[in-house]
Amino acid sequence: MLLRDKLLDAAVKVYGAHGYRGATTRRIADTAGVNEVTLFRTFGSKAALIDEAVRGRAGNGGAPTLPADPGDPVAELTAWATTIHGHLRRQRSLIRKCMSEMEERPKMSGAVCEGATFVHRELRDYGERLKARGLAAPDADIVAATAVLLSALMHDAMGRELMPSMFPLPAASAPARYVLLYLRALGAPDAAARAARATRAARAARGTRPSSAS
Amino acid sequence: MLLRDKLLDAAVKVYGAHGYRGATTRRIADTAGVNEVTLFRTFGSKAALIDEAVRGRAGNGGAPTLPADPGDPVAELTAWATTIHGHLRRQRSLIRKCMSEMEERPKMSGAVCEGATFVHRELRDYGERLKARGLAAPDADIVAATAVLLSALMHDAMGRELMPSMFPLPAASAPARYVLLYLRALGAPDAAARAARATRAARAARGTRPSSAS
DNA sequence: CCGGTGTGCAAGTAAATACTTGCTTGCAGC
DNA sequence: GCTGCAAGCAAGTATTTACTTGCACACCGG
Repeated sequence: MLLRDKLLDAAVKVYGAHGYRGATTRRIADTAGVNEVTLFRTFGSKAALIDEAVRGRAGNGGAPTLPADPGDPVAELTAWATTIHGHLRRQRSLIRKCMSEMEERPKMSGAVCEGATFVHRELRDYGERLKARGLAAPDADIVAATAVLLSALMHDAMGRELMPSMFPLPAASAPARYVLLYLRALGAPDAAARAARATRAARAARGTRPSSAS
Repeated sequence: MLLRDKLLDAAVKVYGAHGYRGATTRRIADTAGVNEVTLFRTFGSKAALIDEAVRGRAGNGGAPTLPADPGDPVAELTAWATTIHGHLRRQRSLIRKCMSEMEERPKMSGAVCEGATFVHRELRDYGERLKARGLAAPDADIVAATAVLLSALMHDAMGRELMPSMFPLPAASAPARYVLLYLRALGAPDAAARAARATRAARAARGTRPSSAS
């Protein structure tokens, strides 16, 4: 039965591109390469198909974990944040649609929500571990820092194409910079030195290729 | 001619609630309290009405400015961030729709975009002034910090209701905490002490009212 | 009183859309 | 070859939606 999967794939794709109302059964069937009638015979209704499709795909696609025993926070967090950011960027269109339609179709956004809260907990707990091990200042504001770093990753992934001037850093290196800022805000011992190095490197790169910002 | 304005008001309202496809001419006319035919006689088409409505209203509604001469960064930034955050929260539904429909209707999101880039420049320049006056570390990463603080405000305003567990801080005090984090990441001299005080206060409050988080 | 203007109301049109029905076709197992 | 099932195809139905038309009514300046 790979016909079901073809329809589910097409449904997320079309829903991500056009939203619920724009995802017509004809468009989904065409994208899947099957007859429109087959769609109704297999899933009963458009709502049932899209519901199952979004609920199934939006699940955390192998979300990475942070080590229980923080060794090198910069490296560990950078790798983690880059993965999360990549995942968000790949799903950006779908996530934007879910966020936009949460009032009319609350169930749909539930799946997106779940993954986000999981990731949030992961980062917050890691921050607490950093503090417990003296890798963050004893008065570090873990709660706010967690929200801020995740917001940066999320908003970068969602808004980068819409407001390019708000994201002058290239997509590949932005998560690393956000992580350094996060660690510096937490008062991590070596974060300041590393951040300074990154800033100098960026300035040097900008000097070589000077037409980036206004 | 206040009929035009009634229709424009109704159009942003309905568009913000239901998106472009969901904003039917009948719904807009009903909301405005005028006849549907009058809508077409006044604006010619649904597209023209919504276009003018969104372009007109989404403009920066009196965006606040940051002082050219930074005196008390914490107070100045907190007031500024709180205002921005309030504005974003009030417009959150409209902004979500614009972001969601940017691929299908790129013109529509242009207005949202303009305001955002203006705000971004405002904060970035203020950050540079802080650094120039020694109120931030000389190696502070202004570019990343600007993006991160704005992302926090934006994502908080957009996602707070969708993912409550990601935003344990109350909406009224969250911007202040983000600002402290921003200043601390920038290496502002007194930010650490103030942040520590805020953390202690929050912990005390949580102790009083212990059922907030899991 | 008259003509013009702006608005409402009733009705209608053409297209899109979700979903149904009836029939045909191809294919697997007996 | 026959049966049964899964899928395609053509056509149709009921509803929604953007937009139009024709007419009536009210109001306003002359």
